[in-house]
Amino acid sequence: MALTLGNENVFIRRLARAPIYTVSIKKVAKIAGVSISTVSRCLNSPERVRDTTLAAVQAAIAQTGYAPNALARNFRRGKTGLIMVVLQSVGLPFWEGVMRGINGVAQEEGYSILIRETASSPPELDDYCKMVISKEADGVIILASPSPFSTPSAYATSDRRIPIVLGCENVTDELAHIPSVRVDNRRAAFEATQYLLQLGHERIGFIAGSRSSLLTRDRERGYLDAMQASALGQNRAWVTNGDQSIEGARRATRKLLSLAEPPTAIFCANDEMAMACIYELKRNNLSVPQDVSVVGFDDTRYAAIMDPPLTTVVQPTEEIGERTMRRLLSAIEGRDIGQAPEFVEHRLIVRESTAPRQTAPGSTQDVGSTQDVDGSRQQIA
Amino acid sequence: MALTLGNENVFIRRLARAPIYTVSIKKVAKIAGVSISTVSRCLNSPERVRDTTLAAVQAAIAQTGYAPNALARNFRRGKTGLIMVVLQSVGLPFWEGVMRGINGVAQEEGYSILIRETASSPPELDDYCKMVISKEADGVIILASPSPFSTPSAYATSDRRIPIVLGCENVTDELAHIPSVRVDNRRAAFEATQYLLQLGHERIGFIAGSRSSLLTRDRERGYLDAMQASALGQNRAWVTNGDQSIEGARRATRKLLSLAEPPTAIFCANDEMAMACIYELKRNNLSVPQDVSVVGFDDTRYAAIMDPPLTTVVQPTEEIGERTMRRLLSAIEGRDIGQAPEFVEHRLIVRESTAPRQTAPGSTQDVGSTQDVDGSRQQIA
DNA sequence: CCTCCGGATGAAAACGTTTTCATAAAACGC
DNA sequence: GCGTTTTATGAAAACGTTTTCATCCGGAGG
Repeated sequence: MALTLGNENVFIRRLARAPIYTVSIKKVAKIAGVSISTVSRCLNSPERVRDTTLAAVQAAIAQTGYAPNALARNFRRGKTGLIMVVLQSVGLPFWEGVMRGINGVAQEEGYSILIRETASSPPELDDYCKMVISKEADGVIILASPSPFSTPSAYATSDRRIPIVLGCENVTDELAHIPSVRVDNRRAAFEATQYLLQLGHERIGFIAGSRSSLLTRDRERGYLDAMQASALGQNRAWVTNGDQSIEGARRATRKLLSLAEPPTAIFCANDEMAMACIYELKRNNLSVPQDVSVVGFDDTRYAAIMDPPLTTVVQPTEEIGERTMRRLLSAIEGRDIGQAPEFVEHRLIVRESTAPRQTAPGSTQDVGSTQDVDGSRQQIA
Repeated sequence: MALTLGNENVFIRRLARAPIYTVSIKKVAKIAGVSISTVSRCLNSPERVRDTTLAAVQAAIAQTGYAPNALARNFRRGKTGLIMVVLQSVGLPFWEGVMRGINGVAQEEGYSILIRETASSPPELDDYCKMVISKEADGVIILASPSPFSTPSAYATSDRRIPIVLGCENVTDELAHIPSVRVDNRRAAFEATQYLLQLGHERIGFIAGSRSSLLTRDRERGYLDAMQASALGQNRAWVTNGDQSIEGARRATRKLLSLAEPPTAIFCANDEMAMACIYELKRNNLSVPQDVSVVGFDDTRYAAIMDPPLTTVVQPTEEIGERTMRRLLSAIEGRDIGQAPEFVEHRLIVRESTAPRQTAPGSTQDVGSTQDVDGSRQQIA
């Protein structure tokens, strides 16, 4: 044979590779002495097969090390078993809980998670719709925080029901009919601003997120609502664009500080920008919260160990993930999940980055005690 | 017909759903007046088809909105087009760059990324191997930082060559033969410790990561190497277990502070633990770096805006991701990629969390100027 | 004009499952 | 024991591609 002519290595490598990949249901059937239908049944509905044959088949499977070819199975079933999750970037702490929720349900229901990062490629909603149509995934969850889906998306707006759910996010107005699971960002921001007003602050700045994201725009609206409802009214100069980034938030903070009457409190549209804001305040020799109070949004894993620990709005991230996934699965199964957003509860968690406004603007050193005014230390320890 | 007996809604819903999912290559072929082989060729090797037919087929595709069924294609080709990436949890800032690198190459080469979080399920290397065998993915990248693959893994140790590459990570000794792409953690930790020694510190604590991860154990070894090489020698009491978590690092810091002679510098096995360490130091009314210097590892996105900005070891994360992915693709294509780790360069970036040791232990207030001693402000601004 | 060659195309097999349908065997009621 | 139902199994179709192989056609070379 030709093999004896070649060197031994080739022969050995051939042997080592081939058998693993060639073991199919056919070989198992032959060894067990049954038909392939029976083997298939043993795997998918073992209660419909006799005990003795089941044992024989299982023995054959063990002997051969057979593992069903998922490619063939999914092809036959017409399902990918994949959920595409679109997010801006793996590595943003906020999404940790949401992903845990999604993953938990996915695992339970036999789905795997496909990740697409919008940071690396411009996000077009239509692309994701096409991936469902071309059977690359069974459904889509969109978490991408800055999500400027530019085109109005032929698919999403048509009545071809592509299973899509937004987690936390709210895209543009035209796409508002896509179902979502999230907190009421506007009301949450309203309440956080109210809290600052209650502390006596009158000049309250706002660092907004991405212009293209309804999510942060809702938070901006909530802030404006609260200001409008107060005796102070809105002041456009106090609203700055933090661009959903560390650098942007630092610029925004500098801009607020350069005002003739700089704010004594700043509400940031997310924790990361709050972090950057505090950093910039300190660099300008201002103390938090003695000189300026800061409130964030999200309660990421670092909020509690910042200096000072951050007062922020908590979202039940894991619950959001779970409910988003369940809602998507409903859609995949063909049920009508409607268009209305599903709201989950938010909560303001008061830590040490906020304090009552200083009546005497100069005396910043003797108010360290206000840090404990809300007794929030217990929440951290 | 039965349809006229039912209500209209059923009828309409049927119509709205059916046409999208039933358009296959057959329909396109019929409309274009060619065979399905030709349609397939138009998609996969258009240069092998005549211009006129190509145009006809493309018209038919446009008309029907046909999208090739990826399930069928992958099945036929025997490739999933998926890379499974195993990480502890989405949301850990360090992995952001690595994932960007992986994603970039994946997109270039036509692969998608499947995520598996070990936080939600106990990680067993064998499970991932099986998923390759059962064609759920073409290869595996392991990033999971705490990766206690308990069983010695029948597959990975056998000569069945499952394409697996470790990014950054190094698993247990038995699995050391799995190829990896990473920095030389031991040497990096050695150098970071040396830097603290050069600053005059003599009592240098170390907060270790997860016991089960070679990655952080290597960093521990590097620290011990440096101490051993110095005149001071090793002191086991200065090595504490931070457990790769915020809570663990806080406990570890408290433990170090409770020593009769507490350290004047602490080297943490990653940035997150450094963050927690600094938080705990401040809570104990110690200043960083005046009372205690702190060094981290990873240079995550928050390292530069912490208070104080963190001195830490930078890894070229994106490069690691890219090279990990490329190496995996080589393995998938059947090439022999060997076992030796591929090393990338690290770098110590000095910010403001480190300062020369205080000669007079009491005077902590007048050394603020040391913050600027290394001129690192430029790196942040 | 015949032959040969190369390019374009079509027919059909193949990929590994699941699932339908038919059949054989067993169990059951009378 | 006979007809009827239930249960267990096998044969074969089907899923939508890609790919091999054969065929057809037109043109070049003799």
